Amino acid sequence: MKATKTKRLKAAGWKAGTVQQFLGLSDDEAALVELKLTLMAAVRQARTKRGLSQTALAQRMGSSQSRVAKIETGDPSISLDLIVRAFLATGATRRELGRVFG
Amino acid sequence: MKATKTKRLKAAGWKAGTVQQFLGLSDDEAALVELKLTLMAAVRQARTKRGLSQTALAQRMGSSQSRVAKIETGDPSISLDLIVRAFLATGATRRELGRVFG
DNA sequence: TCAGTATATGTCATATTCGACATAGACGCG
DNA sequence: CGCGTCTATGTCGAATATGACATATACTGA
Repeated sequence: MKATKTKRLKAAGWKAGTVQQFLGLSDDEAALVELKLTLMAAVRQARTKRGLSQTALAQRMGSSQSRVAKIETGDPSISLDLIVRAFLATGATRRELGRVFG
Repeated sequence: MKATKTKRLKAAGWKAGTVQQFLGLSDDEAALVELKLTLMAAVRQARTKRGLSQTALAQRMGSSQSRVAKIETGDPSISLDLIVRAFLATGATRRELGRVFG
């Protein structure tokens, strides 16, 4: 997935189909982007729910505050690996992860 | 996650706890590794179920046969992004993905 | 106002992951 | 046997993601 492509997703508000068409993403690419965005939002929710700061979460997962901020703002340079690591580091379980995915 | 760490997971057969202790993984790191391995196995299952060769799946997802082979053999150089892309490219739905995760 | 805290954004050198390719082994079929 | 197909493994240069750091903004409360 091209960084320049998903970058533009941040100028959001569009419907998924429209964005996909505009960016020329395949169905699966689009699905993955949506999945990541959903999970990114879930990280913020899980973090704030436990009263953690971005810095605190970053420490838990061995990363840095700026990375956590990028996760939560939907930066396209963030891997699914890192998003899932962040989600689990909030204390969320694998079962909760499955619920977000499904 | 270090490649050298998960590499050794391939000499498998151990219980999760033991491997984790041996490799010095945190709980979350270990959970992520297990998650990836689960999903990697699911890719093979989904692919063969549809009678696709590794080459055919690779074409569908714009990758190469060797990458698909690495996915299915649990190679640690494979990102979660790529695993999920492969899984969806088999024709599996996001819902099915959630079921594997949960 | 000022200090402290939280979050956003940009950059950098380094590390990781990528697709592609070569090649080897296994298997079945003629 | 020889040939085609499928899968495994290793390696490459290129592409991408990483943590760290600097810095900007905003919002507290003293």
